[in-house]
Amino acid sequence: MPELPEVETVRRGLLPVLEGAVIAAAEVRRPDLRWPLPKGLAARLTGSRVVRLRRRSKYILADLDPGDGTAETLILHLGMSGRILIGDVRQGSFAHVAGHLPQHDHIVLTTDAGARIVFNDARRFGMVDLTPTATAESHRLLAGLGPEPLGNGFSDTYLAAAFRGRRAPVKAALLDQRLVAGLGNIYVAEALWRAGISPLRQAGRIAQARVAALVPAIRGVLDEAIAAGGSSLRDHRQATGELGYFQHSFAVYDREGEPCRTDGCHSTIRRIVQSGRSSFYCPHCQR
DNA sequence: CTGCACGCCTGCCCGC
DNA sequence: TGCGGGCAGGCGTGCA
Repeated sequence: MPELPEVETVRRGLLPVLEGAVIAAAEVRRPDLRWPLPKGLAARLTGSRVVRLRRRSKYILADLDPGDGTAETLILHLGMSGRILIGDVRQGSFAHVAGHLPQHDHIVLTTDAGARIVFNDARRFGMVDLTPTATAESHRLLAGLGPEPLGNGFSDTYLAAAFRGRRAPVKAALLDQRLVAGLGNIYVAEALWRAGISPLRQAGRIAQARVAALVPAIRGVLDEAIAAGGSSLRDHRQATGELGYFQHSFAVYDREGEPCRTDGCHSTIRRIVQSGRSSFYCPHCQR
């Protein structure tokens, strides 16, 4: 479920049950996801208080106080299929959640208040690590990330400089997390449609004014998606079990052959493959 | 340095 | 109904 808006939605869903709570029990059911899990993860989580839940790009960061004077941060990435579900110790399972496969519940936390938090990830592209809080930002997974698209470090001057000299298609440039952090296949497609830029255009060859238009296009689509609780594809759910509904607002993503939503445009949305991934765009509105 | 193909996994949907 | 192929919201690695 994982681009920036979905991860932010998960973070917000977790806030009331996890921030300030103590992890009373932690169960780690397999030794690895994408990589081996940190040694003794369950033991290191158990008894820790979650002092703050943050997000950086598509990563959720849980700052932990183990109570021994140290400060650790749990780093979590949902990969392609990772989901976090919140339940209650008094209810046994998530059988009511559509598409939930309990054999992929890899990490189960129970808080002192009786909340049950499950990390479920069928494809296991997710990543989990534990690192000292003081140096969390320079963890190898986070060190190279570009600015947050909703933050102050992201501007038209920044983006123009980042694009300069780049011959890759703008689609690929925006997916490069070192350039700007948190965009994925859906929101790049949507932002490019809003800005009227073809995904095929070379990043370094976009006129300054059009690069400038891309910044509010990116911010706008991310803000709206967060407000909608993210996008729910293939029955995926938010942590609260509710469905996000931004998928109903897609202008181009997964709309191959359907009419462009620009007033007066009678073109149909086209699907192409760029560096192995689908791109959707309107060949009339996007140049 | 840049750009791109590939591999990592499982589930689901479609066409035959 | 069963089966194979293609597809999926990501990212690190390794190659040219």
